Amino acid sequence: MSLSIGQVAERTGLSVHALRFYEKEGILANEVHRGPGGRRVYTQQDVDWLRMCIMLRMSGMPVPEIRRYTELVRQGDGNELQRLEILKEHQERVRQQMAQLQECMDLITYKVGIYEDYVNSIATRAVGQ
Amino acid sequence: MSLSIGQVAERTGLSVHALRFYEKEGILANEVHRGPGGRRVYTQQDVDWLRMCIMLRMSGMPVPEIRRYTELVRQGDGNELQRLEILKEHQERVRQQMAQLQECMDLITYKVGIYEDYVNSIATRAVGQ
DNA sequence: CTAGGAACTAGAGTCGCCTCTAGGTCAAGA
DNA sequence: TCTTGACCTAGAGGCGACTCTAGTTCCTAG
Repeated sequence: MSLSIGQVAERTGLSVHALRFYEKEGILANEVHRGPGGRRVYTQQDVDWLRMCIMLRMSGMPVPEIRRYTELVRQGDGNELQRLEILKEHQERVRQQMAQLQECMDLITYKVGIYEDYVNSIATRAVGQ
Repeated sequence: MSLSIGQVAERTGLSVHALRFYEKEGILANEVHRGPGGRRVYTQQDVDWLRMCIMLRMSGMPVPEIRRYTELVRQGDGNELQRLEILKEHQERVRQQMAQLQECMDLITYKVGIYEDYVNSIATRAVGQ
């Protein structure tokens, strides 16, 4: 099954612009070939790959590092250890990010609690209690 | 106790540049007053406030929204409900962010597992087992 | 007195990641 | 035939959050 750039945009949530940008940045595991009129033809694998890249991006992996990873995949078998290393490094970064976010969340939750108590106490007083 | 901009930079981890930038952006709860030669003089409260702002930033609150919040605090009593709303909205965003990050983490962990198994199987085969 | 270092201002520059523009091709439907 | 709409390229533009520069002022130590 082959897909147009518009269809891929739809099912990945990326814009058509972003898809061309990603391609130019070397973030597609296999070269997108072209149909009549030079139009890009994508496959379901491309969509799957893109979905993974979106996950990596969402979790803060920079485009150049996604490119490095993509290049390893493109090279084929034999560099699995390098791929693993990239993934593990990233995993560690995500872990830290989550810890940090949890810390922020704790502070925010604490403050929300304080303000809720305060606002409630005001409301209670207002009805004469 | 009063602190110079350099000292505040040290204890918040922000750069001197960033501190001036934050001030210009209206992100300080009380106006920083100036010492001899027009130099900024900070207090411990400023540092505490900045630390909270850093938490908000780290968790993705945009500078303009921190400014809105700061303005409410500067206005003083009476707008606690609005402050609470800002915090709750942000809390929700952070929650979503964490969920998203967890999703990414799951995928990465899954891939790491696969590559680890594969790399191990290769290593095992290499020693003739 | 002079050199260093920290501070000051206003405003320009940078970085990452898209997003958009301009100007064009092509195929299908009214 | 004409228009619409999806696609194409190369390259410019935008945004958020800093970061850095240039040109000063001021204090302190040697």
